[in-house]
Amino acid sequence: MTAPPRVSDLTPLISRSVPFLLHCAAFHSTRCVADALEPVGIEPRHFGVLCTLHSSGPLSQGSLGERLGIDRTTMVQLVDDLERRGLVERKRNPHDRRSYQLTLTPAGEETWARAKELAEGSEDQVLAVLDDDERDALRELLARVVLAHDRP
Amino acid sequence: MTAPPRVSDLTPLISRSVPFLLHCAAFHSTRCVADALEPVGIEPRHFGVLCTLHSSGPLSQGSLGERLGIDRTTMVQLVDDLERRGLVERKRNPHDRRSYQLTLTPAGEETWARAKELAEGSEDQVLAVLDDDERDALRELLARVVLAHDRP
DNA sequence: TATTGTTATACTCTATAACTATA
DNA sequence: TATAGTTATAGAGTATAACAATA
Repeated sequence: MTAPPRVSDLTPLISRSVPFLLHCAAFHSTRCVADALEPVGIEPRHFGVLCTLHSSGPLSQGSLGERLGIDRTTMVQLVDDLERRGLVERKRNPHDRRSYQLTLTPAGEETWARAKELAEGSEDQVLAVLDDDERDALRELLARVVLAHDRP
Repeated sequence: MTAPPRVSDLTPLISRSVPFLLHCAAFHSTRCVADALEPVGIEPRHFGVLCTLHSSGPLSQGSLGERLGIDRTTMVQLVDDLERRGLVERKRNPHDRRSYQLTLTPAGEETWARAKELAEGSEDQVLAVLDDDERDALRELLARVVLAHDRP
C-alpha cells in the first residue's frame, strides 16, 4: 500500500471526502498494527489467521481462506509462513486425507496472546486524539456503515 | 485492492477492531466512488487530479504528484490517460521548458463538475445508514484521527 | 551538475490455470 | 467426476534506475 499524501496539501474537495479520510485512517491504523506486531515477527494478515484459528480452529486451509476472504493459493503461502515459524501445525484430517486440520501450536497460542496485546496497544495509539466516548462512537458508526455493505 | 470478507464470518477479535473496520469502510467507499465515476470514464485517482488542477492549477507533473502522494513515473501514466481523453492539456512552461503547465481543458472542467456530483452522490450512498448528525460526527472523528497522523 | 519528464525494468501482491492426491 | 492443496504463471499497481532535454 502506498502512503497517503499530506492532508494540508490537498484541496478540501478531496481532504474532506469520506472515502479519502477512510483511506488515510485505514492506512495509518494498518501501519501502526504492522509496526506493533514486528517484535513477534508476524504481519497483520498472519494475526488474522492466528485469531481465527484461536477462536474457531481447527479449520482446513480452504475454509480458513473463505472466512478471511483470502484466495486459497495465497493461503498456502500464509500458512507456510506460520508453519515455518512453528506457530501453526498442518495435521491431516483422518476423515478426508485431502484436507488439513490447521491448529495453533503452544507457541502459536502464546504468540497470539502477545500479538493481541500489541494490536490493542496500537489501536490506542491510532485513536490517541479521541477520548473514550469518541472512540466508542467512531467504532459504532464504522460498524454500522460496514455492516450495511456486508454480503448476505 | 481485494474485497474484504463477510463480517459475520469473522471472530469479533477481528471484526470489532478499528483497523479492520476502517479497511472495510475504505474499500466499500472507494468502490462506490469508482462505480459512480464509471459513466464519465475516469477512476478515483483521475478525479483527484482533476480536483487538484481545478482548485490549484496550473501545476507541473512533479508538483502535482507531490501533492497527491503519487510517484512521478506513475503520474506520467495518469496524465497520459487524462490527456488521451481530452480532459487535461500539457502546455510547456515558457520560463522552464523542462516542465509542463498542466491545465484542465473546457471538457476537463465539465467532467470535473459532473464527477463531483457523482462522487458526492456515492458518498450519500455509502453513508445511507447514518443520519445527517451521524455523518457529520463520523467525518469529524475521522478528520481528527487523520490529521493527528499527518506529516508536518 | 541538477532537475523534469520519460521509458524500461523490477518488485509486490494477488489471481488464474494446471497439476497431484485423495474422494 | 469433483475437491483440497500446491505450483507455475500472469496480471495489476507501484517503485527504482537509467536516459534525454533543459536549466
